[in-house]
Amino acid sequence: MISQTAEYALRAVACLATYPKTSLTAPRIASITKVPASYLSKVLQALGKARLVKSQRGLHGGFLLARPADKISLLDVIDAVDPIRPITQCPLDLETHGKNLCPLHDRLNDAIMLIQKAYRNATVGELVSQTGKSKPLCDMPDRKKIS
Amino acid sequence: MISQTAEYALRAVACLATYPKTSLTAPRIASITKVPASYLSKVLQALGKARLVKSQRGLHGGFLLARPADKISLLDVIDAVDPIRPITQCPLDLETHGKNLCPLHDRLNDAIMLIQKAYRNATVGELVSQTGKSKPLCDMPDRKKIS
DNA sequence: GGATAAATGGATATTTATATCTACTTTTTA
DNA sequence: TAAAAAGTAGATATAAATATCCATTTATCC
Repeated sequence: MISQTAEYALRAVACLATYPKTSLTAPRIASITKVPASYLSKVLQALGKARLVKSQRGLHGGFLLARPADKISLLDVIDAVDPIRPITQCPLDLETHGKNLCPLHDRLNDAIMLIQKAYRNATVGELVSQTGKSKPLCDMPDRKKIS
Repeated sequence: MISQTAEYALRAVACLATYPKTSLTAPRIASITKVPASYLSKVLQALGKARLVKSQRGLHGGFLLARPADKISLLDVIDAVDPIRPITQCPLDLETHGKNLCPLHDRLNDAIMLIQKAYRNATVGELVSQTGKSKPLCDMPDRKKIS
């Protein structure tokens, strides 16, 4: 339902949210989230351009969330790397129904908007806050072990 | 949100539903739905294996829906070519959380199930029945023009 | 039965997404 | 200010999805 790239982006952001205010290097994030390191750099750059993460070069540099985790929705992250776009016109682009979507694409678009809404209403903060019966987030090491 | 292949499959089925009981050849369906003809044959074969369409070889052969359009859900069609699968285990496959999904994949899975439900509750029949404000289905020719 | 029309199946080509590698620039700190 | 750590960017490789081609089989009509 989401691309591999989007999945990686979400893992990375979840990882950063787990260690807030802690600058993590790309290789560090890669090893924690089990994402190919060289690919992750690209993903992190995309997240940077979307202003979701801040990067710091040089010794002791790394990545940080650009704003609190509960102000970042899953949709923000997904859209940064692989946008979910509503269907705005029939892909068969026929003159006869101009701007209108045919019933088929209307339904498909409904589904897309449903998904958008679901991702928009879920924040990265929720993922790491572990309320109630939530399970451990992808086996990350404890904060104390990392810093 | 769905693959190109799934989109093609839906167009083909919608097309067949528009001309019920009429055997349409693959090239005919291709031209109506604007799907590459040689690719569509493969898609139609997949639909055949899933028992959604029946095929007839030879002169005056072609394809037909295997059952009434209102007994075919969009999910049936999508699953025939490109199944939507719930997440059953964390893709990082870590021992620590066994069968449990972490909060991230829990959310992603919620979205997948939401989509499944939406597609399961929409039938191909609905698409072509044009109730109320529905718009023309992808500019198909009138029935009288085709047979 | 022969000619024609149509689906089927296999091999192959093309495109896109995913992943890797390497050289380069920036920043920190000793 | 030099060395090391880290992000940046571009070129390239690999894998997967999409698309095409062609030979074969099946059915229908005359």
